Amino acid sequence: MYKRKIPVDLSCPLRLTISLIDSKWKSCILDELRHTSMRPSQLHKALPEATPRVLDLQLKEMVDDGLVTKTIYPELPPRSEYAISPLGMTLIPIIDAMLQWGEEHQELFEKKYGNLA
Amino acid sequence: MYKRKIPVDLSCPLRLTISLIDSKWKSCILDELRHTSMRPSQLHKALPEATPRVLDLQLKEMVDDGLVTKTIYPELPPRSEYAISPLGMTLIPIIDAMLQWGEEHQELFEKKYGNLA
DNA sequence: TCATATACAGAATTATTTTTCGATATACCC
DNA sequence: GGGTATATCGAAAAATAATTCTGTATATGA
Repeated sequence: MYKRKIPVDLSCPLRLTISLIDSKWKSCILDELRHTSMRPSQLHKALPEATPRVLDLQLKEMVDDGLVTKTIYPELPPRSEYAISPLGMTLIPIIDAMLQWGEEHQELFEKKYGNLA
Repeated sequence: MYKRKIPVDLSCPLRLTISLIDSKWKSCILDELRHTSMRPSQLHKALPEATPRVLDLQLKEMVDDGLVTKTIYPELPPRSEYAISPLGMTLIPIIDAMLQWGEEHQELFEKKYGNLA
């Protein structure tokens, strides 16, 4: 995990929650892992726009934060699996709410900002 | 406003929602404005750790995104007020869920990472 | 032997966000 | 006049996040 020079204010509940999921990929990772545990390569297939490197980095932070579990199988070629933890599970309702909000307002923002590509 | 080189993928509902609130202060701003509309100086008093500059920058983005409304009163000294918009209001359930989650797990993360200062 | 797949990680570079500093303009009060 | 408060903004610096590239190691299959 990146060692912050300006620490997160853990006494603000909102900032605490935000700090755990506010990255480009963490919420997507939680959304993927909620269905089933996955290997890094599978996760990359599910989220092809994320590079393996960034997935690796963010998964490590999520393991440190206790949101995700990592299991290493001592095989060759190496195999490991990431799974959502009970703590991570408690974030799923928030993920769902964001997912639903995004679906409901997608058109608005596509009209406003982007294309429908 | 910063002109992104890598645009947000609006077709991913999760990433869309995240992109609107994933900053150090936006969710806190929404939480403040839900109660009542506020002037910039009041907002700064409510969120003293945020500099006026960063509040200004983020409010502007939120106005652009349609989450917040700005009213300028042509007085001197100048007066302006920011209020949450109907669209912004639809995010409040998510803010609440994050707030509640943070409250419930604050102790855990304070033990894990920080002090109770 | 060579290409492929696997997981992981160091390092440099680029992208983005936040902070810090300072400036503008105006009215009020001492 | 000098201090305060108001809102806003430019520019640069610093902090943080994400990308890109490269390298390790090992097994399998052509």
